[in-house]
Amino acid sequence: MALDLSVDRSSPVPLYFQLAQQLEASIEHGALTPGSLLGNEIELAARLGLSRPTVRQAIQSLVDKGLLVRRRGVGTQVVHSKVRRPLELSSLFDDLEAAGQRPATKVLVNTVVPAAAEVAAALGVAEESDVHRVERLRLTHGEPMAYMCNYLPPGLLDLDTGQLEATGLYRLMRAAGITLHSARQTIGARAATDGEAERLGEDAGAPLLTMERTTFDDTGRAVEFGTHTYRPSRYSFEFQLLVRS
Amino acid sequence: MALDLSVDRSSPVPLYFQLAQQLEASIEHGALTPGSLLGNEIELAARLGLSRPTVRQAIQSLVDKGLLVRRRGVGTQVVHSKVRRPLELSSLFDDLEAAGQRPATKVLVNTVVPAAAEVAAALGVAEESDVHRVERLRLTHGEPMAYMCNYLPPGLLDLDTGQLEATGLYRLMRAAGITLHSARQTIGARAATDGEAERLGEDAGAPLLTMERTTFDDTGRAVEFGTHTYRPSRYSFEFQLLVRS
DNA sequence: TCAATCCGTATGTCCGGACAATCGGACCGC
DNA sequence: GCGGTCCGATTGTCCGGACATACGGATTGA
Repeated sequence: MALDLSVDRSSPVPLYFQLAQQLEASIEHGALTPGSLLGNEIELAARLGLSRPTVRQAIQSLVDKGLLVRRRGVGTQVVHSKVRRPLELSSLFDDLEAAGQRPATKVLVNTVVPAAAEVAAALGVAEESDVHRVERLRLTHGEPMAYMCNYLPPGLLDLDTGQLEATGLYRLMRAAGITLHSARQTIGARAATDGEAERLGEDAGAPLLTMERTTFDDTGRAVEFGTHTYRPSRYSFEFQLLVRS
Repeated sequence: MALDLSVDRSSPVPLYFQLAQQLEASIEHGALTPGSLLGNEIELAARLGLSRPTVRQAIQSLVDKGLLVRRRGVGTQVVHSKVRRPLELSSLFDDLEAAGQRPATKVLVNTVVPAAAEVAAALGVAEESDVHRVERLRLTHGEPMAYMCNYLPPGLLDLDTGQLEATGLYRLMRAAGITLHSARQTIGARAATDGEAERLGEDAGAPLLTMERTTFDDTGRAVEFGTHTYRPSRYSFEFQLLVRS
């Protein structure tokens, strides 16, 4: 198959990462077809002038992403699955933009309020202490799609309404130097209350998809707590799970 | 801190895995408190009589699980997050059993049918070709909680109704030597039809939580396709996401 | 013909070392 | 007091090698 692989040792990009990117690209545009063997690690290392641990590190990163499967005594092969989008901690805004939807955001509320018990517990702050509260309506094609209510601990970020309408909350946090680490999510469903129905353009009692999420940064601090409601006719959660071995 | 760590070189369990398990246990029952440093890798390796790569491999596996965070120039520390359950490809049955719910299963249908277009596409088989169809009702505390309809490609597994009522589908597949690899899931909501309401003990038009999933084994073959509906008052999806770096 | 065994091959694990990049605090000069 | 610089500490990357282990096919035997 003679894959066109090469590494640039003068680049600051780690060698294993360069190799991983090239392999991923080869898989993506079909140079490496599903099921095909990757060639053994020793020979691959020799061909590229790399050591075997470096090659293994590159391959391992793709195995972790679910693109490759290793079999002892057999080799490493490309996974067949058609859909290979991994599950990431992403924002609704990014999801929609990636789908080419060009989402619009309307900020309904952007203020500071005393933390209710549930919010205080989620964010790990004292009850009744000040927290930011942001309520937003997300629209696609001029129609409401989601109502989002988020709480942020004070002093983390200054929330500009203009910026909130132009981009997503996660992107603002990342831009402020916050390293997102993990999030705990609960997805459920319930009937719309009158107020929710009004906001989303549904009938009262209509089914709504609900999501509650607490996001943590790399130090373990909670940086965001939010309760969202979605119109199930216009949005559903879609993701891929991997088995951890 | 003087953690009580040790490895058994005569064990067939890999050294890095032994170390990872001990560290995870120490975190779990509080010997390693959130935020505490883990001590540098070199010294840790020396203390255990291991090489640094081995220690790094153990630490890395816990970083991948979201338990630890590494900081160059600083050290490795335990993440603060309270909830550390990772997102796994798990079955409803396992989830419930882990929560101590002792779920009951009632098999409504267990037969072979010609594949409809949607099923054929999901499983990668020809339309109208034979596939297994299993319909089950999952109950907790005597009350219906979920209605599940699953399709399996032929010849993969012989589905015994008795076994299906005693355990979960995933567990049967694993027992049959199938290595589960990944799954693509869609979670949404909609109003219950008359038939669904009847089955689940809800009113017609009541909100239902829906899940559609295709599961793949490690060769990339689809091994299961299912559409499930849940009573939102009795079940919601809960999981933790990690940022891939 | 079929089953058990052998063997080549590829990944899995582990070692010991080297240098680079980055973080944080200490030190120093202004 | 304040800011910049230096430096120790720690992880990040990379090397080259060694042996163990498991898979699959070929060979061998019944």
